Amino acid sequence: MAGRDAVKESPMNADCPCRTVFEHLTSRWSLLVLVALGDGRLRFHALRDRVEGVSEKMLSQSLRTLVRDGMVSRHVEPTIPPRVSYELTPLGKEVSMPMRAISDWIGNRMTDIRAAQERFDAGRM
Amino acid sequence: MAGRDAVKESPMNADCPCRTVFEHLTSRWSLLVLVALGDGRLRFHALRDRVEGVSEKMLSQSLRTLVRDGMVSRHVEPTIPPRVSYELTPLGKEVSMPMRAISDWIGNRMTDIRAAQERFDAGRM
DNA sequence: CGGTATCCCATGCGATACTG
DNA sequence: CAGTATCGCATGGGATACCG
Repeated sequence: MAGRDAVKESPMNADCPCRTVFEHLTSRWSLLVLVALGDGRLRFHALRDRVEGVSEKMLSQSLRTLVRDGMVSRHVEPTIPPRVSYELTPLGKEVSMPMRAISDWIGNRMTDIRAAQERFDAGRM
Repeated sequence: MAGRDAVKESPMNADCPCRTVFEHLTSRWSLLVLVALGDGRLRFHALRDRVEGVSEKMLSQSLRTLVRDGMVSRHVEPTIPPRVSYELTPLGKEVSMPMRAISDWIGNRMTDIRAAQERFDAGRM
């Protein structure tokens, strides 16, 4: 039943809401943030230090999107100065696993990748 | 031994070559291309049709980077007109798996993500 | 068919300064 | 400490046209 719309929800489809979420999750810093949070709850500056090179602006922006998408929860202790920490939600924990797999995989395969690049560049010039 | 440089190779490090590769693999279209190629060898236009919304320019550019990094192999049949197809290398097959996991996961979890977004937007306005 | 070259604009993102 | 606001530019990337 249901006739058409047998097309599965997939980021492959340009106008599927999935595509938007996909772009959030794979945007420049989000993936690294999710991997970093895989080790547990972190405060803003600690997170910024782990994800080397991220500006506070982009970190803040990425976090807001991730919170909105339900991947990360935000905890504020109303002290002075305030302490704010971020943590993966159950949903976030699920995605962070394949993401960490990618991150680790690159680290482990860098030798092969380097070799491929050199082979390519040699043939090219 | 080896003193410092106990720091593992990781995309978390801003100046690690890993970071560059990480950015290649997670750039806007590359991840979708790798997932699309997970189903097997595809020709240029077939690939473009699967990855909805990608321009030929960006597809071509992404593919060149992926070939250089050793993730994809390029096959040319010197007929007229030429037939060019792309295929995952063993290396590419390895990364494409966690990538497909992410892609599929988003499709499966869209309901929960939608709900989170609505909760967030409700509290916000 | 499978690209590359050129043009050009949107926006991602960094730098800096300021706030509760 | 944990951000937001503003500015400004680099560059990602789309549109179009052309080539082997």
